[in-house]
Amino acid sequence: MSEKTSKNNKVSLSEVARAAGVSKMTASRVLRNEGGYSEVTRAKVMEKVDTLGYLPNRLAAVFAGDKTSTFVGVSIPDLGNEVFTQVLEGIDRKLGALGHQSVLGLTQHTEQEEEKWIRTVLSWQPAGLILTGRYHSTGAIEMLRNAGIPVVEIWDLNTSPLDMSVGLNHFDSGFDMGRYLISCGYRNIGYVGTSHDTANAASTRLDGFCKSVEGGGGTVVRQLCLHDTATYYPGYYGTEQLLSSASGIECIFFQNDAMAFGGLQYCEAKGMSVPDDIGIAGWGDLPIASVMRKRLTSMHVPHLKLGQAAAEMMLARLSDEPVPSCRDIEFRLIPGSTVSACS
Amino acid sequence: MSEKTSKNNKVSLSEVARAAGVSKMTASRVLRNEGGYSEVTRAKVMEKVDTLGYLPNRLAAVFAGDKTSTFVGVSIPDLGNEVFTQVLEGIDRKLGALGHQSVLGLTQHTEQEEEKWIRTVLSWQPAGLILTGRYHSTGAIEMLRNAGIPVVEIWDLNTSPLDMSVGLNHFDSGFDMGRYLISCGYRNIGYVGTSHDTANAASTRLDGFCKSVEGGGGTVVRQLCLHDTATYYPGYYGTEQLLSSASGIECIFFQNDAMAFGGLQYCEAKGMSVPDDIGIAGWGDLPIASVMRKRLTSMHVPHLKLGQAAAEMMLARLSDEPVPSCRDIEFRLIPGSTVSACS
DNA sequence: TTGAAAGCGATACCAA
DNA sequence: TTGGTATCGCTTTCAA
Repeated sequence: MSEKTSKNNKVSLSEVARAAGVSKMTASRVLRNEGGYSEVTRAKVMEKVDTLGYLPNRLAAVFAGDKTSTFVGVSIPDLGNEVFTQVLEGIDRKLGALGHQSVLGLTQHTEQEEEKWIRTVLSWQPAGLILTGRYHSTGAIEMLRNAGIPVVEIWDLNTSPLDMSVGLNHFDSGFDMGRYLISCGYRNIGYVGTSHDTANAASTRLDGFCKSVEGGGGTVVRQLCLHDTATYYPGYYGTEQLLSSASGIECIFFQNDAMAFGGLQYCEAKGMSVPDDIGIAGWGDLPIASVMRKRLTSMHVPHLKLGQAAAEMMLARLSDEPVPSCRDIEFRLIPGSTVSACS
Repeated sequence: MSEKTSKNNKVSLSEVARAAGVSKMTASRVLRNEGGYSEVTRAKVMEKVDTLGYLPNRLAAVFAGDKTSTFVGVSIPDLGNEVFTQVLEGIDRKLGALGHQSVLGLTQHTEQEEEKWIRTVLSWQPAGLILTGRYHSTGAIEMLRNAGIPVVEIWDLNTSPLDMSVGLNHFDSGFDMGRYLISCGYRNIGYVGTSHDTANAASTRLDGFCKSVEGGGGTVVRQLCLHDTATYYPGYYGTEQLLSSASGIECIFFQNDAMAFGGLQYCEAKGMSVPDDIGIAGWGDLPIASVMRKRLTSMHVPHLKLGQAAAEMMLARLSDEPVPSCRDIEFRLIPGSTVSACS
């Protein structure tokens, strides 16, 4: 008459309770360390948990308790750009340390992908969402509003976020770089980056960059936006394209350090000397910069810290602690020696 | 008397059904495209879904149906090593394309972290798990056995996996590299990598490497295993340490291309010429190799493809298709020009 | 300190 | 083509 333990042959809380000779409520209390039971009871229950190899079903728990899960949806554009892997690492480490899990979403830089992912991930009743970028489809925004869960928008500084935001002022960081290159004496400048359907942080940087370059009497001769991932090789062939389609370029600003390194390699392969023949500036101060012979002119951004800050804001909100709605992350120009600094 | 819509003020299926004037079973059937309802009914239901902004609660669905979720737990050691970010990208893209989500776990190369993460993620009733590496704690193995869900172990080739496996023969890839360096005439060789508590693929490569070097009459003079992440800067300072603590090293084999690049930069910074003064070999054929002036001697590994294969095996198993328990991924030596190939 | 009963939001199963 | 009812595993609530 052995009544089936359960359909899916997983050990359930009632079985643990039955084996321990207590009610399932008591077992539940023990497992949640809720208090209000004797030490003897506790021991009995825990022993059976071990014996039976009981694993709680959090699905059922969240469901029953009508509270939030420990899932946090995290969307980033892609994993080929080291900038984002660092941010993600910061997020996941912090989240993990506090008992939460990241559900990953690679949005490929498109709002449609993001919206699709948001719809799916929301159906899992996540505790909150961390989204890269400030631009979302109207459908996505509506869902986020209705969901009533914390949302942290990261990367772009966003002073009027849906909910919370942590990021940096990309416009200013581009502006600063432009001003610096102008101060170095460059006037004819090129840009190599990648482009996507949606406006994004990189395009904001470029806007700021153009503003200061033009304001300083220079010209952004050509802006090359490749349909590719912002990494080494596109930096290489992008530089080739840029230089062959425009002449007189004295300096190139790249979307990030990986692309800048690719560009640097191209220039040197073609016998150009950096910075004597051409200046190179990157962005992000990525790990590769730490081993380059010439210190790459770049913009330091604490990616890991940014990710951690996002996770912290999320967790603080989930614990009902007061959280500022917007946090500004500092960046810092690194002069480097891949541009000729004529002070 | 407006009775509360529901505790958490989310729209539920019953409300949609009530609004549409049908039973919740009918509404459920419509939403799942199950068939067996009139077009009129369908239209009524769908209209209310839109009006009310209904989002299904997959938690409840999985729970009720006693079937598996669309979550797949994916554990990788860290995000600082590009090798793993590429694999992860392959996994998540493929998983996402087929309606599944990755729940990320960064195990920091320790079995304890992995076990802790497995325990947590299992409590969410995932459809399956993808784990990096073949070594797991006994506690983890027991949980995996009991869970009764598909598990794909990736990265190491594992002919007797817990369930399924896809990876490459790291021993052989190290062996091949050793044999090649011997064939180039090198005899006193060094190694720079990172080490962790657990045995792992990198150490297996090193074993294979030593075997062929020693078998070929050479010596692995010194093996440096840093407690750090396998990326650029550790390659740089690791090389410094290696060269200052051992003399007569003619060639260095690195754990991966990022470390090799760091090492190369160190050597050139110190005025050594590569490969004339010292040979450099990497592993993995990472993106940076595509822009280096000198083609880096390395081992090509299709990381993205490996990740995709893992996701495919998982999804095939979940659809009850036949799946081989083990899949071997090819690698290929890239001679390059950072070692002096004296044929 | 403990337990019994009612639900959470969906699906399965059977009946109409 | 539709709907009623039991149920999934757990927590909440209330009573003992």
